[in-house]
Parts: sequence; C-alpha cells; structure tokens
Amino acid sequence: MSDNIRLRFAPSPTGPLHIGGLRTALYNYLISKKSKGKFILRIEDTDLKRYNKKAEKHILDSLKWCGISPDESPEKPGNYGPYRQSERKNIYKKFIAILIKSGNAYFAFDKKEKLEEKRKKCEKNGETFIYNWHNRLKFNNSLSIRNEKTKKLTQNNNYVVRFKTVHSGKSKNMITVNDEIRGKIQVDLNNLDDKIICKSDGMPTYHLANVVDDYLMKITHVIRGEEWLPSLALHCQLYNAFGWEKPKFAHLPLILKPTGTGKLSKRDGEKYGFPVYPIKWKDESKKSEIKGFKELGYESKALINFICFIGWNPGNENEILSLNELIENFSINRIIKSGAKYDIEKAKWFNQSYVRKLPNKTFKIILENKINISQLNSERINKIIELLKERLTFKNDILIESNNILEEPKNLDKNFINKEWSKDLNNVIIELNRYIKENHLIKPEKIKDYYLNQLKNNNIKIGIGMQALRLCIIGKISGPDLFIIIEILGNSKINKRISKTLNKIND
RNA sequence: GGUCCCAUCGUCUAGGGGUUAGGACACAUGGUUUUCAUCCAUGAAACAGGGGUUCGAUUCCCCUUGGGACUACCA
Repeated sequence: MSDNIRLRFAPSPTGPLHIGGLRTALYNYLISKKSKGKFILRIEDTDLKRYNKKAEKHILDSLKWCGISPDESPEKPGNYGPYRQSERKNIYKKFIAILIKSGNAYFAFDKKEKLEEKRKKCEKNGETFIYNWHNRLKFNNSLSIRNEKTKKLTQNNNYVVRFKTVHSGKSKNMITVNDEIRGKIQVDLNNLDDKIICKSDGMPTYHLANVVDDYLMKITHVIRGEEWLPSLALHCQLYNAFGWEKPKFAHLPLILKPTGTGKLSKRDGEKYGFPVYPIKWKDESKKSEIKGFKELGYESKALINFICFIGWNPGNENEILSLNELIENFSINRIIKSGAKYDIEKAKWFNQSYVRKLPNKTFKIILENKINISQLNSERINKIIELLKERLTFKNDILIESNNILEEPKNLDKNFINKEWSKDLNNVIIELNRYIKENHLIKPEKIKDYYLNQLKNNNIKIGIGMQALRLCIIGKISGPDLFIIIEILGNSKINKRISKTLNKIND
C-alpha cells in the first residue's frame, strides 16, 4: 500500500525558490520517503505572462544542491506526464468541458476591467464584492443569456469559465473541510466566489489545474503553504463536482520576518543582509546578483536541518539531524500550527556544527584554490586546518583565518603598542629573536619555555608578553595558539616577522 | 470591510487539567586557555488579557486584543 503514497512539490516558475518554498518541498520529500512513496516535481506554469525561464532552472538547481531529488519531474518523466502544466492544456480543456456539461461551470463574458470597477465601488461603500449565486444572473454569462447568443459569444474565444458554487437556498451552507495540521475547518459555502477556472487565453487557473493534476497524478497528500487554506473549500468542491476522492491536505505555517510583523519577503534578505534563496539569483531586470546560502558559505545539509526545524521538531531534544534521520523522524502531526520568525542566527549555529564535521580534505581544497600553499607540506596544512576548524562558522572563513597566519601582518594593533609596549618588553623580544636565530632548529616548546622564563625574569606579565609576541608574528593580540603558529611557519619566518615588526614599532 | 488561520522566555520550540513550565539559539557571569574563539558550568528570561467549566486552568470553551493569510482572467 505504501507504494502508492505520492506527494508533489508544485512551484510556479515566476521567481526564484525561497526558503519557504524549499521547506514545502522538503516536507513533501520527507513524508514521501518515510512512507517509501514517490516525490514528484510539477511545474505550475499556467501564468504565461509571469513565466520566467530562469526561475524554473533556479528551482531545479536549488533542489539539486539541497539533495532533494524528485522521482518524477519534467527532467525525469514518470507515467503521469507531462510534468509542466503548460504542456497539459488539452487535458484541462477536457475536464473543464466535463464541468460545463454537468452544470458545475459556466461561461462568463464580462471584461476584467468592468468587474474591477464594480469591486472598487463596493469597497467604497464598505460592501464585499462576490461574484456568486446571489448576483450571477445580473452579469453576462451563459446562465443569464439565451443559448444562441451564448454560442456566438463563445465562438469569439473571448470568455472565461467560472465554477458554479452550489447554493442550498438556506442562509448558511456550512461544510467541514479537513486539514491534517489544523483539524476540522468550517466554511460557509454561501460566501464562496464563482472562481474562474479557465482564463480567456484558454489556460486553466491554479485551482483547476492543481486539482486535475493531483487527481491524474494520483497524489495522496497535498502539503502546501498556509496561503492556500482559504481556497481549500473551493478545491474540495471541485473534487466533489468531479466525483473524485480527495487527497489529504496539510497547510504549512508561514515563515515570518525576523523583526516586526509580516511574512518573510524576498526584499527582506536584501534589506537585512541575510540569504533567502538556497543559491544565487540574478534577475535579468536587475543588475545585481543576490547571493544564496550556497554562495555565503552555508552547507546545504545545515540549511536543510535549519529550515526543517522552522515549524517542526522531532519531539525530543535532538537538533542536529541528517537528511536520512529527518526522513526517519518526520511526521505530519508534529508540524507546528503557528507562523515562525526567521532567525538567521540559528542558521549560523547549525552551519557551525556542520562545518566542524567536515573532513580536512574539504578545507584543503578551499585553501589550494584560493591561496598559494605550495610551500607548505601536507602535514603543515593539516595542522593549520586542525588549528582553525573549530573557530569557523562558515567553511570559507578558513581563508581569512589562514591568511591572518600565512601572510605577514600588514597592520599592527596600535592601541596595544601605545598602551603596553615598554623598553623591557622590547628587549625581551629582541633577545628571544636572537635565541631563535642562534638555535634555528629549536622546537616551539623550547621557545615557549625560554620566552616565559625571560618574561618572568624581567617582571613582565605573561599575558602582556604573549600578546606582544603574537602582535610581532600576526599583528594582532588575539588568535589561535601561538606556538602552533610558530611551528607551522617555521623559525626562520618567525625571525623575519619579529624583526620587521620591531623595526616598525621602533621607527 | 468580509472569510479563514494562529497565540508558551527576545527567537525557535517541548509540555499539557495538579510540573520548581523543559530544551536550543542569542544574551550575561564564572571556569579552562597566554589572548580571542571553542569547550564546561551557572544565570536572567515566557504561558497576551478578561470571562466561564472545574476542587484546581498555562492546558478545555467563549469573548477581547494582537499577529497572519486570502479576498486577481497570480500562483
């Protein structure tokens, strides 16, 4: 039976995939994999005007980077294709005709502009504009106009098809729809619009295409964003009109702005400087490229772990879970109902945990690509990596950290020099430099012993002495273990650096 | 305006008729380290308000308030 479990992610390629969409995809993926079912990617490109070719690629590439691979998709068709709605136009036509024939839908001829005017007028008067049973006969449509005239009008191909909501004649017509996360929801059918299901360009709207495809593709669970909850009743009515069994529905809580109120928008990322896309996005209309999690150095595994926990948790105190562990632990009934604010700090924390688990080889490749480390043998490279690994939030930070060590200091901490530098201190360092030069094969441990001893003899605080020496070698008074740095750089380099720094200070 | 959804520390959340309301991030303090980071320990920090139901409510119900979504020939 579990073979029959089928879930889909059905994005609209009008813009880049953001983390909200990614989370929807992830949850669908997780449930399908947990029940050993199938995960389908369907491209909902029924809006010809807003279609963006780059967006579809962005969605595909993002999912790929995150390791969420569909079992069926436009690229990998299964038995239920095509998987792009623009290629399914004729299928929808057939089902729209069925609804018209059964009296569940009708042709409507009023121009969009005219209806908009009416809507505005109603709003002005504080009224609610609905196009449904209570006023549909007042508009131009195949219910209000005689048959011959209707035929003529439809021949012009200048019509839309509207779904005819049922009207019981009672003042209220309550039905119950079910959401797996929220439970039973009561809706008054009398308030439902006669929604357009077929546009004048012949393309279906989301509502129709979505329902038809979910049925045809044998989708068992519809997991989507909360913004779809208000149209759930309509979708249920469509299933009823066709006489189809409904899938299970779950509407995910929204991801909200980190500060203030409102749902997270694509602009927030630019405004606050945090990523909202998995991978970079460059729109033709905009010159600048927006960096994604990938470009900012996040691990895809960390991203997945992070977004999975916005709105879900396993019920125990484990937080670091691999994709396989998420599959194992995931369940629909532990999804949260309320919206969650997006907190990038937590994402950084997740990333840090994943960066630590990265093998040294990964860092070695980063270093090899960006800086010249040919003069270092692999043992030394490994030492650098081990030294710096636990200090990193992002794996690419190792470049900055290692540059601080490998490159001669450019700027010296002036504040420290002005405050703490003394003649005695100066002399002790000169003395140390000579000692290293004379014993150029000496081990860092011995250098440490010698230096600490000298500090003691000259009544210089160890802390100050260490900071001073560090300043001579890397220009800063804080950083990783100094004597490991000495070991990595080698005594002759240390000699050079100390001399140079002393010259600068004493100039 | 109408319809629907939601409400526990600053943030993500656990819990659920009787709990010292638990954890994580962030924050603060202390310890470790020569320093920073790490690591360890500790601390501060929450049941939106008002009514019910009940012996007892943060938990169940109602109202208020607040937040959100939808209200397109967009999805």
